[in-house]
Amino acid sequence: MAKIIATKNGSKKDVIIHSAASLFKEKGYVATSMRDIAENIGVEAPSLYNYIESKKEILNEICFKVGRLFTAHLAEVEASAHSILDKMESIIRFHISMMIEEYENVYISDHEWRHLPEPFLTDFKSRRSNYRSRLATLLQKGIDNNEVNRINPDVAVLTILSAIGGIESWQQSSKKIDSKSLEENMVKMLIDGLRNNSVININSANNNKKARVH
Amino acid sequence: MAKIIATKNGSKKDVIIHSAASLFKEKGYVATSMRDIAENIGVEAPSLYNYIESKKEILNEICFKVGRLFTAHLAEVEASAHSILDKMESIIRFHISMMIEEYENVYISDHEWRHLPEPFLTDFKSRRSNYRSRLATLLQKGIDNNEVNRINPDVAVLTILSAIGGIESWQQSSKKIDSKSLEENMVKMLIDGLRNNSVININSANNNKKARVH
DNA sequence: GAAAAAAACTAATAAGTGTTAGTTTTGTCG
DNA sequence: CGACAAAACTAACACTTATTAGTTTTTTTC
Repeated sequence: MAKIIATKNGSKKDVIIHSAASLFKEKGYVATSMRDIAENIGVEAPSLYNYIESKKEILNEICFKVGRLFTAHLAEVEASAHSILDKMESIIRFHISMMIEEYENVYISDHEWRHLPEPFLTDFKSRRSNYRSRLATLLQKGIDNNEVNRINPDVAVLTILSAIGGIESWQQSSKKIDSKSLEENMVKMLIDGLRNNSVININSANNNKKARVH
Repeated sequence: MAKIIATKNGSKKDVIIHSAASLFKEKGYVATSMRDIAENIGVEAPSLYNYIESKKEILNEICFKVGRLFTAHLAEVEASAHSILDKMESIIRFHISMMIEEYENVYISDHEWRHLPEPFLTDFKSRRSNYRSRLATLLQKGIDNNEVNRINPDVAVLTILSAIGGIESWQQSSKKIDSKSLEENMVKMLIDGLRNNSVININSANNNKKARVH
């Protein structure tokens, strides 16, 4: 008779969710059975129901926990006094670090939210849409004050979020780059894709570090 | 007794695969049953087996068909005589147009390949890895001749492919931008993220269209 | 229209699903 | 040690899964 063992940083419920997350990430939500999760812990499937309501509840907890973290960070950034590009950089860095530190949960939230049960599915989609709109609004402000290149802000948001979301395929790659270097390269590429190089920008704090040879 | 009807552009097997693709895209491979696919056509599930071997065969056909298209295009580009940035732009445009015109298949290939049966899974992963390596090699050449910004080419490949892969979440978005404009904006942002702005580049064909105020 | 082939059907299989009920073991506290 | 609660277990449920076998219907061919 094995046991579910709570740790300092988590209740027994957390242990189950963490074990499930690892499998959801690897095989997908639908392809992971309650028996798989239980076996991964070293216990029989019905024992899990002493701590959780249902399989769907696990997915809920994962997706909404991730959502809350992103929303909280965005609110902070919105309230700050930095330039638009600095705000965007902060958001991009936060996304990348989340992808590295919490990558199982973020991956699941990104890829398995379809399987959320109603009414949580509708709620999740609306929150996600709201998050993206707020990012697009931020970019639009940057375009208006000539900090940001003239691109469609919705496309830019889509591009940035997707690019970062792809980091998951990195983890399992053979040639592993260290995460700091991954972050710096990605930030550089994405911010350079946003930055307006065509005019001298008198509105924004000039933190353009690139050397220019004229 | 309904029938599976072959069309001009496809055998009955193609009809099944197309119908399956639509469901795989919507609900995922595992969550889609043979009965779902059959019902979508208007037929009973066992009838499908007159044309296909198994459910897994459908996934195989989809993933490898997409893979062949990308590989073929890459080979063409590699053999051409354009600058590195032009080659990259061609590849990016091809990916975007594939995502728009064949988006169900591309999406499935991107998201459901995990469920390929062996030995196809191993084969698929190795082909994908090879494809990415060749893109990284291309970018490295661009860095060496100062066409491309000094970024880690593996990270750049990851960023570009992921960014484009995210177009799927576009299709179901409410504010739909037309696909030509989506393509132009995305190309602009990604190529600007690659282009080396820091030195005058005497090696590459100068097709940098941006106005510079010095 | 009869014979042959193609393509649909129904029925059934064995395996796997999330989950519940009821029971036994384990750990805790006096 | 004895009592009580917590947490594990086994057995079973109703359902769904991909797939096979065998049969009937439809289409094609002469």
